[in-house]
Amino acid sequence: MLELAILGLLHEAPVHGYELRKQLGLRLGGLRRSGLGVFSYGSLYPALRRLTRAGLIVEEPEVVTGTRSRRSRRVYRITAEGKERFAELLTDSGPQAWDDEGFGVHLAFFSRTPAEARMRILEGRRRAVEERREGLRSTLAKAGEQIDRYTRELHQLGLDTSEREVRWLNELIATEQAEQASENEEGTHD
Amino acid sequence: MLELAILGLLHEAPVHGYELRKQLGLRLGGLRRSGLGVFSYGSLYPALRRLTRAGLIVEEPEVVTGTRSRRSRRVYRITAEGKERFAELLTDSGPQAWDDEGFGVHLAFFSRTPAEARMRILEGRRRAVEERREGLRSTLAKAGEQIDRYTRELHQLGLDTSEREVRWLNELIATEQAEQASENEEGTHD
DNA sequence: CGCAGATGTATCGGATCGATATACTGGGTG
DNA sequence: CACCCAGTATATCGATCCGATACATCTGCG
Repeated sequence: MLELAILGLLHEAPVHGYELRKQLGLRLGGLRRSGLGVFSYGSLYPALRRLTRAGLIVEEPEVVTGTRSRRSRRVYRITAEGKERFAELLTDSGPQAWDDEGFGVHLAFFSRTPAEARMRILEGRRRAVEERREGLRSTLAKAGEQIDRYTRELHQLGLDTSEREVRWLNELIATEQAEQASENEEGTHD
Repeated sequence: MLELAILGLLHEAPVHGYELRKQLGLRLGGLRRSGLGVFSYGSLYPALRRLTRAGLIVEEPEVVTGTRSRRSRRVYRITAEGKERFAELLTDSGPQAWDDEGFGVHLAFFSRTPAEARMRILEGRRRAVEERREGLRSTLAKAGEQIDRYTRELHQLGLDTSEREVRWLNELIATEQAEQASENEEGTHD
């Protein structure tokens, strides 16, 4: 997932690690995760090296314009291979695109994702959240009396959250469908 | 976190790995996590070995009553040291008790947690969620116009979710306070 | 009888986290 | 001016946890 996130951000402009992480925090903050919705440096720098080794990005010493010597930054830029890989990962709508983390990252680059892949990802996510919702619902229905009061409260919160997300997804999907329809018909009717 | 979860479940009764994981899924399903709110076997079995090495649990070959030879199960039982460690971990209200995962596990054993520690954990969690909420709120306020439509939608969902969880926590905290008050006064007033 | 599906234990590689270390810079305070 | 603190910046280490996979047993069904 970090791979997709990094390639996506570098696709817009070359930046250095610290700035990359700030952007990650800003754009991936939507779905819950511990501190922020951010990847730690302990993941980021090894990932940058992985991507460099794989030839998907290149590392360049910073070009210092005007102002004098800051601590030497390493600016990363995406390569042609990196752009190809990015396009591949974008349309990858497997299970990793449905979990909290993966879905959040994918959504962040939705405007550059083909409409057809967007649809697959949104529907996959919806199915996943619906499954979770049903699981919580049946636990509450079957074992609701016996289980601990606190656990029950937590399950109830999770159930409500799932229901809200399904509604949210339904709206997104409806919007997508409306847009696709209007594109296909291109002014055919009123 | 797995450590606390395992010790907590084994505190109730000795069970084998497979059953342990089912219980984990049942009781920890509240807060979001990929598939279910469950730890995988790839975490569970190594953790059991860790705990065994540390002397916090013991592994026993199953006592086969009546029915004949199933596949050999390994039943784990908590030791006196394990119970001590469990009590310690329960009242541990550091940052790991505020993130999604840690809070979920702690809440699952709240009925065996001292009232004072419960309060610290609930308030710590509230502070954490409030911070997240403020972060999302300010991002939407400051950069709301510029950022991608999909990202904005996701941030909005996250913001709503945070607000709901804060309200939910406020209710839990209010209930806790009411209970503590009635215990302290023990029938002093009407 | 065979075979699918639940039960059960286990390991491997890899991704990620949290803590920690190290530097450099700028601004504010005594 | 000397000092320190906070922000910027890169980097590594150990530990945890996940996903995939393997394999063996038991149950019920056609």
